[in-house]
Amino acid sequence: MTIQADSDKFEQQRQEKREKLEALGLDPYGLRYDDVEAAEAVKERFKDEEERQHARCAGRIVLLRDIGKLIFITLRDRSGTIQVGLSKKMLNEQWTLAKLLDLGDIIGASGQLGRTRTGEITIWVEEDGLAFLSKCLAQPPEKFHGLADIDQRYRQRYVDLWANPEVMGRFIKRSAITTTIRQHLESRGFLEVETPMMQAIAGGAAARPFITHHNSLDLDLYLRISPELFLKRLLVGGLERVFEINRNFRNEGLSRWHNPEFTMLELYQAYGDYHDMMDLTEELISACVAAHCNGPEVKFGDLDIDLSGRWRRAKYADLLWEHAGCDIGDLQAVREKARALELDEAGMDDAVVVNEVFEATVEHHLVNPTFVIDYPAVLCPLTKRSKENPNYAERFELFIARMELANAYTELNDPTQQYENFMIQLRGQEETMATMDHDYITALKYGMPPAGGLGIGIDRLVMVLTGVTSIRDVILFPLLKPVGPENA
RNA sequence: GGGAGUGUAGCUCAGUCGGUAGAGCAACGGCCUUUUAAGCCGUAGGUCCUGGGUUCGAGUCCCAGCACUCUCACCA
Repeated sequence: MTIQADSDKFEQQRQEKREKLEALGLDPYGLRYDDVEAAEAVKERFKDEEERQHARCAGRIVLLRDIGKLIFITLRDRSGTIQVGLSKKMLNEQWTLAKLLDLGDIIGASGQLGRTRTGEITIWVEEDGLAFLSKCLAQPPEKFHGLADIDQRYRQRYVDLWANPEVMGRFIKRSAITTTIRQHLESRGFLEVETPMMQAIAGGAAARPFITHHNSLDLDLYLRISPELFLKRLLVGGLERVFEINRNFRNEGLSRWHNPEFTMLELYQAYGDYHDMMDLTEELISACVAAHCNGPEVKFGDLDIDLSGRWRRAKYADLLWEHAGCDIGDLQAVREKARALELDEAGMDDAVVVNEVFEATVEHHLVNPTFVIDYPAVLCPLTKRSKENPNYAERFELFIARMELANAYTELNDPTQQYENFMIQLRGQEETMATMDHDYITALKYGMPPAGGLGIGIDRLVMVLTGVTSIRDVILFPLLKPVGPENA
């Protein structure tokens, strides 16, 4: 279902209006329109200053009230709305045009500012002050409820954005959040880089990749599941502090928390470790909260989340003890707990059972920001092991609102150890198309500085900071199945 | 992939026990110079998601399919 079909009668009617405009010598798809001021900025500047002022705005007609020889329009641009008043007496010849306006048309309006009886700030369009910028041929959605059908909102985001102002606001905020992150990182000497999205070896994570094909090389390539191994090559090259904010692609199921393509911030800091990454994570997210949220308390569905202060840092093993009641070293007890949770533990490796129990018992308690630190080393093939206890890896995951939001390590820079870990990881992972990345090992042989590395899921961060519980509401065009012509 | 739910006018939604398809907004025609989801009078608008089946008769009941939502599974 789309809003309008070619044969649509509404479109016919609007086409006729378009032809009337053309008959009057007007281009219904107008030219450049200079010196446009944001609607909200106009209202702001007129708020205190009541003297005669001129204004010039452009935007889409979202409400239209025709009361005879006077027309009131609510004009929306990306800043908000402003009322435009058109009067027959003031417009003279252009009054004919005013009467041809439809909901959804994009117009320019210039004239003196004034207030109506009820105090609404209004641009009273002067003679020749009305410009047709684009005729809307499709029927706009209902003015009060907007576009509510979720499927249609995602498929026709171009309508959703102006029909539902909070949607536009959310995506503007998303952009502002990544800007804040970039500024923060650049001020700390990080360099933004871009690494391959198409990779011959899909490494840096355990996930099934998408496959694509290069024709003239006759070469199968993978869409990256992670930029990690390339970014760390840059540490070998000496760039020392690098970050990338871009898409990863994972060929997995869809859910409220998963879109097949999603945006990650990944960064690497030479001579640091995972403690630095914890501090940096806290700083980055706190900076976003300070800049883009109304206070550190945010609502997320039914959850109230407090993002203030220093966040809890809790060891993986301690959390397991706290919520599952078993000692991570007591595999008997862990397997018993797994059976009690009705997990099918019989065929699983010990470490997998531990992690399953952890996920089943601990994660849903992690509502306020919590750094889960010191993961079992076997779960972390790219992470340096803890000096005090080599069974654990210097890794943390940050949970907020029960979601995994960030993942960071002290990076493993020993090529011999890395090679062994890859070999272990490759066993029994045919499905993920995992292949040994020999060049990465070679890179490590040249020497990679000790480093901290961090990944933050930008989509999920935006979810938390905007309070929406579906990842599709923070992605402009989430993946949907195409609608066949028989369903159109 | 499993389970549950939703799909009716351009949009938002009603539709009783199986008996002629409804409202508001939008549209079209008319009135109206300070409206605020403007108002008043009138008109028009339907592949009831698709395809089968049951029935004298299906928007409604049954079967299959499609899309979306929730949920489970998958998922560093």
